[in-house]
Amino acid sequence: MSRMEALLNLVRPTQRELARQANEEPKGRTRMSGIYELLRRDILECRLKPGVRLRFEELRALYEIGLSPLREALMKLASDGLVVLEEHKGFRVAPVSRSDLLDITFMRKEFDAMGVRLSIEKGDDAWESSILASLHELSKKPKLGPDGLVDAEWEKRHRAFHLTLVSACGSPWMLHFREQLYDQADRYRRLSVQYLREPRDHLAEHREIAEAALARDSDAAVFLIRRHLDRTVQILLAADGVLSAEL
Amino acid sequence: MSRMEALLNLVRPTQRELARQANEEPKGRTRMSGIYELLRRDILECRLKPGVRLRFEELRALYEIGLSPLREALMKLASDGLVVLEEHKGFRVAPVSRSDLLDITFMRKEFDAMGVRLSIEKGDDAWESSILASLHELSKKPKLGPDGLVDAEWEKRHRAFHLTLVSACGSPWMLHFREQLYDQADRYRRLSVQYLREPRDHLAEHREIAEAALARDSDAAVFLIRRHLDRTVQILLAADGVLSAEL
DNA sequence: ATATCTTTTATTTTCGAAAATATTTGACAT
DNA sequence: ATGTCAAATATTTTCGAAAATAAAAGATAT
Repeated sequence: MSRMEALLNLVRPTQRELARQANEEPKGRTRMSGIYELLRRDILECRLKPGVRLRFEELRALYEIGLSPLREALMKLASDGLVVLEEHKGFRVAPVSRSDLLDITFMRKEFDAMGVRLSIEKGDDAWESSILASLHELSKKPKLGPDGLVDAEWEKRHRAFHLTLVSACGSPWMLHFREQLYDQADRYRRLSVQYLREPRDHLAEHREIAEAALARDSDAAVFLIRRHLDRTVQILLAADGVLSAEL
Repeated sequence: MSRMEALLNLVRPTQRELARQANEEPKGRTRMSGIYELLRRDILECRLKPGVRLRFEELRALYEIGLSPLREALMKLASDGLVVLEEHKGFRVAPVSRSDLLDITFMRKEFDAMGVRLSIEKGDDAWESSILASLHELSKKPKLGPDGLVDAEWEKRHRAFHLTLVSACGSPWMLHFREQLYDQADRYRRLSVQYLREPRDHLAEHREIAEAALARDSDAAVFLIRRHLDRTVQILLAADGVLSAEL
């Protein structure tokens, strides 16, 4: 095979790939990864409520899937800390607690602070422009949809913006841990503030953070990010009776 | 040598024999968690070498276990970052690289520094005494066994000592992430320094760290811990051709 | 010879039944 | 009523076979 043909083969999808794209399969390729994504979403969005027991017969009927991929997906979710497994007793959706939320927030602040510091130190022009780009996309989407719920697309862009801020840190492990905690925090957020109207100017906060990062002002960026996360957790604690009541 | 024997260059006792050896097997232990521990150990101790393909037929014969618990255990190990899964192509032992080792070390320093700072701030008398206790136990065991290999019991006590230092930090998530990285680092350690004679006074280093922690001198403790971890990684990089060669 | 298309083989993934374990129910005695 | 033990039920866990997919080998045509 000539070099040019080899290149073309890389660029041009094979017939099989085209066929696969045509067929509907937007989820994972195996049943296991498909059900994993589905369960993860349902847990993060609190359709599966904290503490709820996950019986195999129910899940099997609900998601129309066999036992093997189901167990494997739940195992992975257990490693993510989204479900808990008690041996011979089965899986449950991970419980929530005020102390857990505080711990998650504490670690998120540490990760995001460390991440943005390193990114400011190491980030190049591409990093700077990606901040501008993700801030722009975020600003173009209103937070609340027509139904008063937080817009799904906004959440996606919000996640992307905060990831961009730390994306030049150079530590894959940090980004991995950070993402795990972002998921955890997401669940708490959706647990209590589905309909809550916050007296808060998100866009201004995000713009401030982006400006500090672009100005390479580490201390300011860290301060603003920490305050951003603190405000969120304060609102959650104030809004949710269960979380604020617990000692 | 058969393919199966090649996978592990050690004859390993069967599941049944292991159960007999361990006088007390915790009741209600599943086959999945048993095989998980076994695989984890074999990976951490590099009997299953980095990058090796893990075929189900081989594993099934080697560990005398069915497919379901095996897949679940591998799934969990994948979440731990000890194996990688390529869908429809199977599992492999996670590869190693110089950059990964450096990232792991970087994050471990951050975690241990943060952890000991918090522990010094929050730790009570029980924490102080547990430091003394674990240091004492560590000092009573020589690092190298009669065969010149690092003693397994020493490794256990070494792990326990470093855990104790950060155990009063009050953040379960931090301890969780930290442990994951300790495992990862363990694998790199065993990859290259099985027989290496280090010109290094471990006991003195550990005593220094303990003293700084007990004196509630955060800066000193953090400095000593970082130096401790830096020294280890330097030795690993110097010892292992593969790791030091890679760009 | 090279590329493309089948056929064959190797391996992973999934399913449903069987085994193992926990939980509930019911009988019996105090 | 209450506690204990055995049987019955519910649920999880494990197994091996079947289906699905990828990789390798063979065949055909340009």
